Amino acid sequence: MNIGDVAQRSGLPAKTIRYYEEIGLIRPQRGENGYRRFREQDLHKLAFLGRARALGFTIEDCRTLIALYEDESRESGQVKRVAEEHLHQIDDKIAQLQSMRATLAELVSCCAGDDRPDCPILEDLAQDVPEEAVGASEGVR
Amino acid sequence: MNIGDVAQRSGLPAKTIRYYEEIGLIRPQRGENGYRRFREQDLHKLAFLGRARALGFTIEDCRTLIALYEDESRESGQVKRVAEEHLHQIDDKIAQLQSMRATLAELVSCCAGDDRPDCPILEDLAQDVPEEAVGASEGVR
DNA sequence: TGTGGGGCCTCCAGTCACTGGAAGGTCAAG
DNA sequence: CTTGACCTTCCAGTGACTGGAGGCCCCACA
Repeated sequence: MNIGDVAQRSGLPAKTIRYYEEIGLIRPQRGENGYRRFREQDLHKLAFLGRARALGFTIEDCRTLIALYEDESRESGQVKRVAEEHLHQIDDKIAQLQSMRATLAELVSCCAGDDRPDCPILEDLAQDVPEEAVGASEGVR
Repeated sequence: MNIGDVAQRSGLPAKTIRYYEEIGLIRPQRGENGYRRFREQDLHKLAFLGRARALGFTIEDCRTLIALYEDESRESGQVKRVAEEHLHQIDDKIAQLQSMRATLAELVSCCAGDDRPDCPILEDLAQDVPEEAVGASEGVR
């Protein structure tokens, strides 16, 4: 199979597949013409990667997961630990977004949204910083 | 005020403040020694930026919001539109993360997490792609 | 046998919003 | 006069791609 075929069948863009080779996630063979030649097992791995990425695992997680997948003597506890760690990060992210969402929704609901200049959204953003809050805004990304 | 003072009082790292100058969000004056000299209005603007960024607005949104803030003849509808657009993007993001979370939590709960190699998480990731689903995985980032 | 078009190759640059670090100038206290 | 904190610029790296230029390769059709 050429890259176009695996792109089609895995759902990943050809560019992404080349990138995965570049960072050592896959090692397709090469034909005499220099074209990448993919076997079924390469496709399988790409599909694995596509699903792991769709679940939000980082590339480094994917590397770990594939290594575990190929390791017959793995312990499922290792896999579970990676997944749980990721789950916690997702939970943190959701919590952070929900907090933003709450504030933002409140502001939006207070804004008339008409042709007058008065706007509670801008007023909120322009508040003075309370003096004692200095240096207290860590951990926001 | 020097950059260290505004960093302290705005809660933004000095590096970030220099970056904001570089991309034209702020224009502090300069002293004879080459140091940036910040006035209260610069600090105010940085605090505005810090809060807008904490709500997840992009830098480009911030540019727009500051321009609107400084425009006496703005219409609050313009501000509201920017905020609503952003709110929708947050909602999309939350929905996407919750969907990932659901799948992942299910997989984690199915995994024994012991010293045996059998692992439903890996099994799920390694599933074959159904033939008819080819090309149907758009919109996942 | 030539030609056209699509697929493939590599390499480079850009994304977003910073962040880290090196090399060096400035300032105030002791 | 030295020390150390603070400031400066410039360059490179982050994550995970994505876009584009410039150029080969291959196959079908005339």
